Amino acid sequence: MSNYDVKQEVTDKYSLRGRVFNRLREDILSGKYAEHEELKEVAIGEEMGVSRTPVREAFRQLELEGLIQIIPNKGAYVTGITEKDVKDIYMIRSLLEGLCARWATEHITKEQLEEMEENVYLAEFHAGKGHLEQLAELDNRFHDILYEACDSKMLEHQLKDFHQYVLRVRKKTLSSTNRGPKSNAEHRGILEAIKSGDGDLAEKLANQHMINAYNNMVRNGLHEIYEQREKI
Amino acid sequence: MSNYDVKQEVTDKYSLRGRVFNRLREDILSGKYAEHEELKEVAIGEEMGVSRTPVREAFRQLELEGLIQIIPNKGAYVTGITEKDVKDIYMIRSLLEGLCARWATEHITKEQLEEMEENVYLAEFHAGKGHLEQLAELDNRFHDILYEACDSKMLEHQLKDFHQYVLRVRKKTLSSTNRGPKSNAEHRGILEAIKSGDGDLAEKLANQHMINAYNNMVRNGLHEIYEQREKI
DNA sequence: CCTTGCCTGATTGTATACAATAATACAAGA
DNA sequence: TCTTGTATTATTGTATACAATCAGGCAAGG
Repeated sequence: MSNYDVKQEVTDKYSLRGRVFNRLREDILSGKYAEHEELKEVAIGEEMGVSRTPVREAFRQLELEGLIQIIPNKGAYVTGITEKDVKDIYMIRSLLEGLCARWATEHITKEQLEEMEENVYLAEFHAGKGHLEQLAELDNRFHDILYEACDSKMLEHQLKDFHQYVLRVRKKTLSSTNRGPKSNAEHRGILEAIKSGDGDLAEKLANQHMINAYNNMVRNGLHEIYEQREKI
Repeated sequence: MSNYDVKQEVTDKYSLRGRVFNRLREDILSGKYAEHEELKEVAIGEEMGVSRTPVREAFRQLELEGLIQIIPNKGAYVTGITEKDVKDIYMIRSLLEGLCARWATEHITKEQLEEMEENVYLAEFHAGKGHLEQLAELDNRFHDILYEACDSKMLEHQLKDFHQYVLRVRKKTLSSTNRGPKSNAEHRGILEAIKSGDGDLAEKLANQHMINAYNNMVRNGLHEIYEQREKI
């Protein structure tokens, strides 16, 4: 995993709440819990070997992420995400990544630009060698650099949230198809647009980059992953 | 207040956690706590007359909203929002409201359309009478209808979050200037575009509507609200 | 047979007790 | 004087106990 948001990761690793939160999110997104299924605090706690307190805190976060719905004095119910939700997220991300690329064009630092160039260069190398694991890693990092370069705390926060959200799905598709190299070429395009100071172009390319990623994902089995839950 | 997200509101009203969460958010956004100020669980708890448990749960939510940063085993620190953050939010919202209007054009139901028409009609009446309170109310509701009409759980969730986020600032400006009537005319424009099935136009108008709202806010004293904190 | 009221169990909401961790102060040694 | 180690204290992390609330069953009355 990349060094995305170190503090958050430390939390996740060392605190029970973080572990519960991550695992529940993973389980919900991966479909372990059916839609509308009730999550009981003690049951989850026992399953993970912790008390109710960290479970409750994790619930509150999951609610804010929209993954569960908490009805006061009643219970927590899984919301889950449908195939359409994933599509919507990608459409939203498309717009926001575009805006991000535009802002990055204006605010990127020399260091960030250098890291981005190195990233793309390295990715081209690994793409040639077929190192899918490293490619996925570099892809994540590319977007993180872009998020940081836009110099907007709010936008960065939003995009990182979405990125996390779709990470599992995307990782699967990135390493199971030949999207890697194509994605990479698009990264270079965005990089060049930013370097040349063409914000309009950068936005347009970033827009399209997301849409391409989504289309590729649909072609390569998103359907299989989600169709089951869709019918519940 | 509108009947925005009834369940959430019930939570906020009847649970200690909800009250703590709301009040802390209010206090942070209104500038009661300085940036980087540490929030201690017991202190907040005593101030509000509750124990640490609901405070902690509220903290976890605030962290996810980006209003505070929690460092494990150390403390919770206020992030706050700067004048630039507000601007960024409006730019992001501009894009997303545009997308929302486009989708609403495709998915709006007859009932929603009727409520929207009634809303705009009523707003024009109150605008003529100078009823600023009702105008603000109807403005909120107009956007909520739009969010629901886009038929996208994800987008609706995002936009409602942002809407909440800027509510205090906006309410202040809406009721203190003559933005109301202008805003209203723009609402009618969006409504007509949706009714005529012109998604492109609806998107464009919603985009511009947000930008106008922001510009008006800047002209009318956002600066005063935030400049103090900006310098800390 | 249906309805209404209460009672009981289950579950969440909150408070508090205890454990783990980090910050600080201070003293001992170089 | 500066550094380093340690002890103390404050604060968060977790578990658990208790209170409030809700759902469902069951019996009494119509």
